[in-house]
Amino acid sequence: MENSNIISPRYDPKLFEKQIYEKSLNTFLPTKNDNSSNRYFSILMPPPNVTGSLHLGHALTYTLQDILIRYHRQRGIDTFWQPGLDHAGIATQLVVEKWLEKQGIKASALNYNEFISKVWEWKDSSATNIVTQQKALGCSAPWKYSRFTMDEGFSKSVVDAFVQLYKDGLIYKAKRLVNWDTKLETAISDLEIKNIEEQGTLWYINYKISNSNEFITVATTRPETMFGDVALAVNKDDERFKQFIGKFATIPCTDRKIPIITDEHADMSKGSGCVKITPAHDFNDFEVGKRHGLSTISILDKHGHMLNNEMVPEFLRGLYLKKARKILLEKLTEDGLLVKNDIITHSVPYGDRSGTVTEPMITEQWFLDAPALAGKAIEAVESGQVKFYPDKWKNTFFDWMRNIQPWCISRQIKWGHRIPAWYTPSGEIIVEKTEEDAIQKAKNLNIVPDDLRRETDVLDTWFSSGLWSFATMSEDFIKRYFPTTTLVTGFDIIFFWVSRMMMLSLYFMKDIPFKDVYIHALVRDDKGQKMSKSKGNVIDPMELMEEFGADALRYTLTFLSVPGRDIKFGKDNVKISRNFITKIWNAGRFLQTQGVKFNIPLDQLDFNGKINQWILSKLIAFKNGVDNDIKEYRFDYIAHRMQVFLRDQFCDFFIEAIKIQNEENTKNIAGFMYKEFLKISNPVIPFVTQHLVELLSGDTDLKPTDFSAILINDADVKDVDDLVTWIHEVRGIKHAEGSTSEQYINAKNNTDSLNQDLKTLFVLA
RNA sequence: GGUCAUAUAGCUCAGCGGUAGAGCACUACGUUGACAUCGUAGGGGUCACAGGUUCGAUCCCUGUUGUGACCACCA
Repeated sequence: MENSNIISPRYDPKLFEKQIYEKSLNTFLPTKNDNSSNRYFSILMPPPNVTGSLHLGHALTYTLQDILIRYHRQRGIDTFWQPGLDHAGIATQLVVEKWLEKQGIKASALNYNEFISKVWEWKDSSATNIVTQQKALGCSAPWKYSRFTMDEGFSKSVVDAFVQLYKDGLIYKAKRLVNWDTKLETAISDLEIKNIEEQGTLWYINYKISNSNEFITVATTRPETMFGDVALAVNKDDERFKQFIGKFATIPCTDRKIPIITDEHADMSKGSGCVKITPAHDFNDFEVGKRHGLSTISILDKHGHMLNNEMVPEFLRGLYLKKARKILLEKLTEDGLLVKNDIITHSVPYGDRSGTVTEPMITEQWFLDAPALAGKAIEAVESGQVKFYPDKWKNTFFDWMRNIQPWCISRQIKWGHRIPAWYTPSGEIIVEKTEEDAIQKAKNLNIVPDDLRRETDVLDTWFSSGLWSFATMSEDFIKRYFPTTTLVTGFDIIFFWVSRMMMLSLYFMKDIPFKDVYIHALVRDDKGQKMSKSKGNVIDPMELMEEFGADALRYTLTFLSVPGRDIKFGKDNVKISRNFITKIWNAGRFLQTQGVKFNIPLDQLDFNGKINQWILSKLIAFKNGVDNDIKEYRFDYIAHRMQVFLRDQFCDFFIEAIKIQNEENTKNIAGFMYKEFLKISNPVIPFVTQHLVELLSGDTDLKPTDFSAILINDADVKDVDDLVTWIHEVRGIKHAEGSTSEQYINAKNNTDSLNQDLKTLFVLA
């Protein structure tokens, strides 16, 4: 028992991190502070996808959030950190399909219910894994309030939100051109498209002018879509084509004739100057078609195969579009209609998740009228009600919000919230919260649910995430913690999540979802490359914590969190952090062996004396600095300050001074200083600091002492600062090449400028 | 094509209208009461380039170049 309070000779986080975490679990729960005002501090933890395990980016975001949470909780502020998980529709479905494949199960062989139960099975193990990792990192969240975007209550909120938006005319169903992923066979939103620059071919193809022997040359990168052409467009000022305007041209391999029209979309400098108009398979063409009242002709099915109908020549029917293209080009060459081809660089849209080229496709989808909701969100940022840190990100936000398009919220996948819509035999749509309501509304007609009409149909994951800011909380918590104080997230999520939460929160709650948005960096590898599994440069946070401890990882990420710059992360950084923590550890060990008391409060210590005034002033500066850094989200500064105070000021000077003075009051001041340092640093490195505070003093309260009433004698502080400078100068002479020992002794004896009280500290030079 | 960043020591990065800073790496010395996962000292920078504002610019302004990201384009 009596040995249990001795700090072990070696810093080994494995010996205490887990125990410290487990015994603190209760303190993570929100506690109403009786004497407090209405002050609270709340954060929505961005729910990680249940796709497996966490990476360093997660470690970063959770570390920063946990620092904020611990900092405020430590100060007695009513604190809430909403934990949870995201079902991540497409991403999870893909992961589960792969997982099943590994077990020799074909996802397509399972029926809907079988597949969904497999996903739940996966979700459960993934969730356990993720939460274990979050706990290892030290996330001090009240886990019993954890939510899942597909849990019963949340799902109900999603349905309610959908129904209300529908009834208010903000959600509608429409047949429109959307981005279609031919591999996943679902619509996806603009944001899920990644444009990749690559080399392609631009083919110049002759269309024959009707009742003439002339041809008009059309340039296209996608010849196979020509069967969906409804017109050819040229610029009205283009002399080359003037004689063709108003005439008709015949689509090669068919006898279908289409008009040659003029439209601003036709750019004289691009291609041949004449562009084919294919409204069913091109976004620009769709607009042209609308302007000219043209029809739309689809020629692809949902798998990306040429349709089996009379619009498509027989020899291409049913072929996958790339194969169809190849055969078509052969045929065109044969017919002498292929004029030439150019190799060009153009960007091609790829589905973010599937990695295949997406196709613009006309389908019936559900849309959310985002333009109608964007205005209030924009205002909230303009007025400063919602602030971005760093401020520059608001420009990114504005750019997107001011040009926002209707949001396609339906997906043709299995895993997700099913759309609460039913159809009467005549095709009338009924949107209600439950099937019973819908049946009642349909007045005994046989209704069909939305997802049976088209196998499956669910909501975009981000639609449910968009409700996260309020649908997660009970009414009581809404009163206490909404709007939340700070959202911590990455810039890549501003469009997906931040802006949508703002729109939906302002709509449903008539209030902003959060006041501050702190945008953190992207974690890259030590060469600045984005970490990815395919590059093999992924660093597993669990391995780092295993080797160096969670505190070292947290400290590293904090230190590297410079605003506006990506983090180049190398393992060495963690080692350096671990070394710093070892330094902290050893300082505590030394003080303990000196019989220093750690429990004497501020008012029972005698701070008279220059050195004591000096170290007290440095501690206060440290604490005030941290307070300010937290307000400004300068996590990097906090980490830096910790080093300056502990190493440069406390260890290098004050501890050395007590070795010389060896006086009890000063020693106990050292104990006080050290403990305060631990408490102030606790939000960043919670494990080691809490462990040491408990070991040295038995205290469980980590609230730093209030110094607001302390007055410091600035003259004393200056004297010691001068002494420190003098010591460095003298040491410099001692080590300087060519200097004699005589010079050194002279310099050392030249202490006239020093105050008498400090002369005992000469030896430090 | 548009927008936003960014350029400081060998590396990773702070910083400030008035002698240029840290960590790592490097060099020398050091195990004199915690700490070699350490200490002490040292070398090392025309603060990308060119103009402008200013008594004075690494810092503010303009331009150039390099780098990165985002948006648009996808004939």
